[in-house]
Amino acid sequence: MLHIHNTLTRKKETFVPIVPGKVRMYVCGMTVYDYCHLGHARVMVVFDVVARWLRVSGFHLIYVRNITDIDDKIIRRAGENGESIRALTDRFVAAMHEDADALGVMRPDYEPRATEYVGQMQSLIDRLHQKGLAYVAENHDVCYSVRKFEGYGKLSGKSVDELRAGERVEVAGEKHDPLDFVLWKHARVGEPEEVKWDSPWGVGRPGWHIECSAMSSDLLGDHFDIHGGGQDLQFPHHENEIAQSEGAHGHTFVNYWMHNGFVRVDDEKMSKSLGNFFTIRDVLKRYDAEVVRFFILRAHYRSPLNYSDAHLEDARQSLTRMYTALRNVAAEDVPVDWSEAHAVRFRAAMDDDFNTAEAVAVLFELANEANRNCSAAMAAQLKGLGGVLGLLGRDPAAFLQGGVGGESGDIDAAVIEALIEQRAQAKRAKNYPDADRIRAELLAQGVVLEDTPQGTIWRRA
RNA sequence: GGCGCGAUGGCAGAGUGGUUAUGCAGCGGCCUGCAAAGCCGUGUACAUCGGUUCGAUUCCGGUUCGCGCCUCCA
Repeated sequence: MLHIHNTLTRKKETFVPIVPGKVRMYVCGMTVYDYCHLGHARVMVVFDVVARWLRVSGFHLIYVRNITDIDDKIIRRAGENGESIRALTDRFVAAMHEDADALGVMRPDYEPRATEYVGQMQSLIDRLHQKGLAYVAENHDVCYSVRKFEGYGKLSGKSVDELRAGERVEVAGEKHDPLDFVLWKHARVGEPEEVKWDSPWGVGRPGWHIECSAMSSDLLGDHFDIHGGGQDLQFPHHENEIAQSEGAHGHTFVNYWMHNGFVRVDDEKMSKSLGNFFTIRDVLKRYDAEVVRFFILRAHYRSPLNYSDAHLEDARQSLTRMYTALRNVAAEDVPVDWSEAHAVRFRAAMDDDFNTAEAVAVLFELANEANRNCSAAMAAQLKGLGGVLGLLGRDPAAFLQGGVGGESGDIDAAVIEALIEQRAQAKRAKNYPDADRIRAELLAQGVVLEDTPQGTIWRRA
């Protein structure tokens, strides 16, 4: 029985889908004006695993992850670059896909782009307007009247009055209340034609929050099961989505809200504004993508995750242990045996709010079992369960000998093989000083040799 | 200021009212020409002060420290 920590109640709840056997999930994706950083990697990987687990658990899942391709920063960046919005966003959508693919993130079923849903957004805004929840401000922006929506703040645990008390942002005077947010932004002077749409309230473009309400209801309906995203979206973005969707439709929007923790650097949130972010592609120059994925998955999704070279290195060593087990013991080519003890524990861990840290621990125990008894069955379980997390899918030798970054990655495999042969000759001649010298030379270049009954094998340190 | 989260062994990181997390690193042993890999063994870890309890790292309260949201942000 799957349990999910629901941000709405701050408790773990038994997961019961609205329609038996079916799950509809929406995750807030990227605003595409720059390369994705590790924080984005975490959202993609975490919800990729959520999606995989739901499917493994037998649910028919529809997974939507949106793309925000219209927003202030996009407009500004396109202007700076002297390129069109579309050219800019297309470029970064492609880059995002490259990064996601590298990390083993499966494509969601739908990746709607905001600009393709402006019509639906307008209908929704119109509906809110009709219901008296939205108003046209002096400056012709259409705003949501937060105080008219009962229950505003239920997701973030804030009350409207507390928010007001803590108000420390100067607000455009056009809003009736500082908390109100923009649904439709009238066109500003100097904005390119590309960001202008006709609407009943004049030429303009949608506010940020409305896109998710519009796209989710269009693709998943007015009421669906899971809505996810990074912790920083809890307020105001998701709070506003609730106000929009429940305000417009008059019933519950989402049953389970999930928020993943931040990636940190030196115990501070990694973010664009702090400038302390590492892009996925930069990290992938130095670390294998699977190591990065493993690094993300070895912690629980709601915990903070500290990024550092030392931690990535630690993750690399750990993953090496599992691949070494799979190299030592060839896995049987069979599907996961879910009745086997480790698989039972793996399932229990994953059913407990996607506890991948615990699930990974089970993987290590399987590695130990496989090694100890030279058990092809245990190796198969290891490979199979690893696969559920999107790990351990490669040929072990490819992982162990793959030279991603590192100080050493350059020495050619053919050169290594040649030196190994030289050393083998020295060994046959009992010329151990020479054999050891060759081994030391290779080690200095980051190559570790292992003598086995079947001959000498190598891996990158 | 308001609201919320957290504090676990050298590092990372789960979890539990009383019994081994797990991984990396370290140490000892087996194996090995020597290594490596693997296996076996090994560490009086649960911020602090009180309370509840037969018993608390685990529950409750205070304190300290850290972090996050309240503004664009995954």
